Amino acid sequence: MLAPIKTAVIEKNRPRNTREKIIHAARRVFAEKGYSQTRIQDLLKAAGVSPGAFYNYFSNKEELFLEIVREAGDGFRDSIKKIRLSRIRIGSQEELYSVLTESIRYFFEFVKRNKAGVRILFREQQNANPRIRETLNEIVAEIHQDLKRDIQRGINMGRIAISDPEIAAWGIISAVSGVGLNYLGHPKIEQERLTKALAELILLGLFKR
Amino acid sequence: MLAPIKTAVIEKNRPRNTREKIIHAARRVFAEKGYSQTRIQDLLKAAGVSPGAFYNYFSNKEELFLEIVREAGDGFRDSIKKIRLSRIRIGSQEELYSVLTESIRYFFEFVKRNKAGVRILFREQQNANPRIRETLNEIVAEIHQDLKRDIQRGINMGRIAISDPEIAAWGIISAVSGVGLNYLGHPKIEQERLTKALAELILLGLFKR
Amino acid sequence: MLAPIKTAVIEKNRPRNTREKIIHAARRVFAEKGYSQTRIQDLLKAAGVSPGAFYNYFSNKEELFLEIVREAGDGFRDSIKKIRLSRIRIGSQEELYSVLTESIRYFFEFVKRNKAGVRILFREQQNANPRIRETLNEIVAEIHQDLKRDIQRGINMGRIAISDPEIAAWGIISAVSGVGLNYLGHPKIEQERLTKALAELILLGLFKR
Amino acid sequence: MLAPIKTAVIEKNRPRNTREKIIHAARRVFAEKGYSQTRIQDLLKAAGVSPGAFYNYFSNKEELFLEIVREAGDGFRDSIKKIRLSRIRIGSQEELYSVLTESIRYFFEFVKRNKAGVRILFREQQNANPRIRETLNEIVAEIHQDLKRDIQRGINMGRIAISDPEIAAWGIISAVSGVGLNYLGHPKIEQERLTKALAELILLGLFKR
DNA sequence: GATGAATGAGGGTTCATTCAT
DNA sequence: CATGAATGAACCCTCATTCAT
Repeated sequence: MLAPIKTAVIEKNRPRNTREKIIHAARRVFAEKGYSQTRIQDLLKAAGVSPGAFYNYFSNKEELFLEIVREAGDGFRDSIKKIRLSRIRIGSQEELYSVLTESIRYFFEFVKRNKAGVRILFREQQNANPRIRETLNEIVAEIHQDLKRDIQRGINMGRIAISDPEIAAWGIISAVSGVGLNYLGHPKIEQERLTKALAELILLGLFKR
Repeated sequence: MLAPIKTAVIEKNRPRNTREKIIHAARRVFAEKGYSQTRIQDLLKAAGVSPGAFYNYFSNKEELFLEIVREAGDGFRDSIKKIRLSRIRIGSQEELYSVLTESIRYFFEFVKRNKAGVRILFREQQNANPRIRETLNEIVAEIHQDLKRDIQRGINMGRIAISDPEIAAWGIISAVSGVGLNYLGHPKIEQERLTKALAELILLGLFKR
Repeated sequence: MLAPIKTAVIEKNRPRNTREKIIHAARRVFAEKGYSQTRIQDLLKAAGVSPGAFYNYFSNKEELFLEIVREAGDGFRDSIKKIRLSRIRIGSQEELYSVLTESIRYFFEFVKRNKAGVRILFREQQNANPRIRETLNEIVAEIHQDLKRDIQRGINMGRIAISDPEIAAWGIISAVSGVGLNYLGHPKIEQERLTKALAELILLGLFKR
Repeated sequence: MLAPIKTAVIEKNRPRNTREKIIHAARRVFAEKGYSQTRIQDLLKAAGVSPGAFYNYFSNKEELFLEIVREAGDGFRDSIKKIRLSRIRIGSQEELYSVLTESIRYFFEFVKRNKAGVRILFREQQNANPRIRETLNEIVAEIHQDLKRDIQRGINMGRIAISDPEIAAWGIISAVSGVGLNYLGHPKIEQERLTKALAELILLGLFKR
């Protein structure tokens, strides 16, 4: 297995100033309750901040949310990109396997640290607010494009045999994010188990060979 | 390929009475806007019904929502069950393939007809309201259990080679619902294409054999 | 002296429905406190109405205010117009005097009944809200134009000797509205006294002849 | 025409210290927006001063406003008084005319330089804040008394023929302030024209003699 | 049963004022 | 003295729910 790579992490440090306190708390609360169920009051309480202070930094709930979403999206893509860039030359089937496993592992690592952001990214796409929906869709679409291109490359190199990269990429993203959001944090299920199980499913499928 | 099976359909007929008018409209509106973004007023308008009439049938928004959710969940499970019951004896690899394809196909059929319900089922799990969350989780957990058992059975029969049915089942559900919600209704992408692509991914994985 | 003329009266009857209750109360409160000092809460309390009821009829404070302003302006102009139309042919100096006296008298009558509206009309022109300012200015400008034309006509007929109708008209309007707003309702000063004194000042000036 | 008289001017010099900076800016902003539409923040910005600094000099918005109002009132009365004192002996009709013209001229001069203060003085009388209203009313009442006394004196000297000095004085003040606030600053209308037109109206009235 | 005007708790936001630096 | 981030009471407005008709 190749050497681990540091994933981008969104603000893992303790928040220093009011702005960071708000963002930090908001990430958690938005992830827990969803955008529209979250009252500004909840954010204020979670951040230990007064209404006035809040409005010094954000003109409203939407703006704060979009900021968090963009950060999460950027962090996410950065993580994935780093992995891709370093492992992009795949010589053998074993290496492909290792790269995918590594990617999933890193993704889960990212999810674990930024569960809030990921949850927002993949669960709020139904949001009625058009600006929010657009932003989320753009971000997820970029991630999808990245994966689709990688699959295409694998096909060109004779390592991947899938016939519809567009759909497959979406299926993989759905599976990985779905499993990540559902099981990470689960007390009895280890991250490594998730990684292995998903890599197996995605690479080999259900069929016995 | 085996003969098609009628999927359960949630109230496809035109609503007859006030109660049905409300449920019918609510399904659509909830699916569009999500639970908390939907104002009762929106439902009333969509259903062409007065507030007073609404409260003759439902004691509040939550109750209506849960009713819709349960219906959708039941319809969903019924569909899946019918498929399983009829195809449960799998003699060969080809039959396994055909059953999965058929299942996905039916699932998509179901999604197409009840997109609202499915969207509610898989997108509102983050909902802050505990009763709603519980109900949704129960329903989805049942679906997950069903699929997990089927995979287990396939393993016992020597047809499936997956090592972690729990996670795999969740991955498959995430992939299928994610693709369904994202692509169904998409003008340029045909349902059959989705079905084939997902069946391929789930059964064979990415790896070239 | 000519026969009296009915002046237009804005809603002198008791308010029948919620909408009228709000307008009725708002006229009073706005006149007392001015636009921006009036909190919606004040209006609600004065009208004995809940916030929800208010917003059934007006989308916000501004809309209600503009409605009241327009009504007051229209009523005002109507009053003045009726007087002018009926007395427009002036044969002698005495008749001019009687017409002016009559006009002022009717104006005061109008002010007495619609003090709120008149106060709004002449005191809120400084309002920072551009829509409100525009509307008020338009209304007052119309009134000014009417008076200016009348003076011009008097000059043409050889009865009036003023050299600058534009400024004079504005001076007269200011004097009459100023006196009206300041003294009407004053316990010790009778309306007729105001009328006489102003007619004297405006027609004859201070100078002894 | 008699020699011109220096009118009292409220702080025409550039503000030197923080306190003056605030007052200077506040005069302008209050005049533009009115008392209650003016946010302290507006004043701070206009004065280029921090909230803390503001509260070093004024305990709240009201106090600052009253200070400005009193200054404006004093300056105003001083101006008028000087005129009266120097021209108080009126020998002939021509002199009366010249004195009134001169007074109006000086008044307009004063308004031009202290439009803010005058506007505040005559437009904020509706203010809901009782202390403010009282103060304003007192100041304007003094001005009114002064003028009333002058008219009385003219009557006693056989130069003025008005029968109700109380009302007439108020009418004149309303006319002059109304015209001043409306036309001063108007690009196309010259101050001298206003002065002449108003003097004519007030002294001679509309009637042709 | 159906209507829709009315209710009012509670949400988002503003802004006069404070206070640590 | 000056700064400006922070406070929080109080505002405007929404919307789930009620109830007289």
